[in-house]
Amino acid sequence: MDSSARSPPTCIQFPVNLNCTTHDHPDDHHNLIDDRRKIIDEMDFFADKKEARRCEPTSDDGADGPSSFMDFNVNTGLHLLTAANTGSDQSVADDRISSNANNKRGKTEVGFLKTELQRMNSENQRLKEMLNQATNDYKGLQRHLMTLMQEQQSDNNGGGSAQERRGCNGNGKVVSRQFMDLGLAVAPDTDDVSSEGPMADKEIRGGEDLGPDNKIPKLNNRSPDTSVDQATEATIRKARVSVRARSEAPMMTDGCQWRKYGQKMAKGNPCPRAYYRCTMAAGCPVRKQVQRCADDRSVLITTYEGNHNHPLPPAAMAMASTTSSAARMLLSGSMPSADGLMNSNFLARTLLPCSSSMATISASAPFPTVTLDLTQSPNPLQFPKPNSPAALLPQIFGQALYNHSKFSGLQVSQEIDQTTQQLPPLISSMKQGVQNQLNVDTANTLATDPNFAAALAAAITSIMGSSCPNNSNNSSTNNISGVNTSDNNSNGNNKLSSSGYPVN
DNA sequence: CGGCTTTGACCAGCGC
DNA sequence: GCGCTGGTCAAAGCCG
Ligand SMILES: [Zn+2]
Repeated sequence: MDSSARSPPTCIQFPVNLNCTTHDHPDDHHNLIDDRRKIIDEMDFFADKKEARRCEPTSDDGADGPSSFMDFNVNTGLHLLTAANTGSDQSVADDRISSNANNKRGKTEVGFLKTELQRMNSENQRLKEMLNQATNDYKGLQRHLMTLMQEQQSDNNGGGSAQERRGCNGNGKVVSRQFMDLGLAVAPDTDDVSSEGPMADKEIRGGEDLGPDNKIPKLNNRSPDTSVDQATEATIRKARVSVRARSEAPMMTDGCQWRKYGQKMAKGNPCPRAYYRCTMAAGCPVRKQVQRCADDRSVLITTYEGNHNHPLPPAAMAMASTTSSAARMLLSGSMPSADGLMNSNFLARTLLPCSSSMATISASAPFPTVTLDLTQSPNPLQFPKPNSPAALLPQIFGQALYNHSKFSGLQVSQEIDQTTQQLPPLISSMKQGVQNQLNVDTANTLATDPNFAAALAAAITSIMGSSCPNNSNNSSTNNISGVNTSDNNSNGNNKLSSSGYPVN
C-alpha cells in the first residue's frame, strides 16, 4: 500500500546522495544553493549520465557535462547581474542613474562569480568523474565476481556437493536465475517457480498460485528426480533472513506489498506472530513473518523467506537483495561452496568494525537464518552527521551498491560448521577501498531506525550481493503491512489454529 | 465490490 | 502412536 509510495523515495535518493553530496565539497562555502545545484546535477547525471555529458561542449573550462549545466545556471545568474553591464532594458532604466562605480562593482562581482563558477565546474566535473569511476569500478567488480563465482561453482562441481552441481550443471538454471536475480527479479515466474523440475513441485503441491513455492516444509514429498534441484532450491527457500529492529510502529516499508495470511501465537512469545505473503505478483513465493521480541516488545523481528519472482521496485530491491544475499550466504554456509563463506566473512568483517554485534548467522536451526540485529545501536544521534536515518540509507545503499562499502555495526557470528574461511583477496580489496566511506555513526544511526533496519539489511544484501553476483533477490523485504503485531493476540489462543486447505 | 485482515481449522514435522 | 508446534488455508468480516 503505502509502502510502495514511501519506499521509492529512498531508493531514488540513495543513488543521488551517494556520491555527490557529502564529502568532497571542501570548498563550498557556497552553501545551500550550490549544493542543491550539484545534487540536482548529480541526479541528472546519474539518470542520464551519458546524455548529460555530451551536452553542449560549451564554453567554460574543460568541464563537459556538468559545465553545461552549470553554464546554464550561471547564465541565468549572470543575466541578472550582468544586466547592468550589457545595459539591457530593465536594469538599464534604473541603472543608468547608477554610476560607473556600480558597473565596476558589478563587473567585479561577475568576475568573482565566474571564478567561482569555474571552480565549481571543475569540482563538479571531478565529482562526476569520481562517480563514473565508482560506477565503473562497481560494474567491473561485479563482473569479476560473477566470473569468480562461476569458476568456483565449476570447481565445486568437480568434486563439490551434489547441490552445487545441480545448481550449475543441472541445467544452469540456478545460475541463470541468479543472474536474473542480480538484475532484479525479472520476468515473473522465472525464479523459483519456473526453475527446473519444479513441475513436480507444483504438481505435488497441487494448487494455485500460492502453491508453487509454498510448503517449504513439505520438501520430502518430491519425486526423486527433482529432489536434488529442489533440494537446492528448498535450501534457498529455507534460508531466512530476519531483521531485528526497534520499532514501535509495526510498519516497516520495504517497497513490497504484503498480505497477511495468518497469525499465531508462537511458543515462547506472548506476542503473536504474523505471516505475510508478497502480493506484488501472483504466485510470488516470498513470505515474511513479523513478530515482536518477547523480551523487548519494542523490537520488531521480521523474517523473510523466499525469492521474488517478479520485478521489484528499487525500494524493495534493497531489502530483497539483502535477504536473498543473506539467504545465499547461509546456503553456501551449508554447502562447501565458496560463495556463502565468502559472503559470511565479508559480512562479518565488513560489519565488525562498527559496534555491537548486529548480524548473526545461524545454520543450525531448522532453517538457516541470518539475523540482522539493528536494535543495538548506541547513540545514533551523537554523530556529526545530521542526516536522519532515512537520509542515510540512500547513502548506505548507494555505497553498498557501488563500493561494497562496509557497514559499520554488524557483527557476524557463524555457527556453521565450516567457520574458517578466508575472504578472497578480491573482496578484501574491495573492503579496503570502501572502508573510508561509511562510519560507525552511520551504522548507529541505522540501527535505531526501523526503516533503517530494513535499509541496512538491504545494504548488507547489496554488499553480499556484490560479492556474490549471483545473489539478488530472494526474500523480500520488510514491509509490515499494517498489521499490529502488538501485544494483543488476535488469535491468541494457545492452540494455534490453522485453517486448512481442505476446508472445501 | 475488490482487497485485506481476522481467525478457527487442518496438515505435517518432530520429539517423546 | 500421541501430542505439540509451526505453518497455511480459506470463510467471514471489515474497509475504502
Ligand atoms: Zn514478491
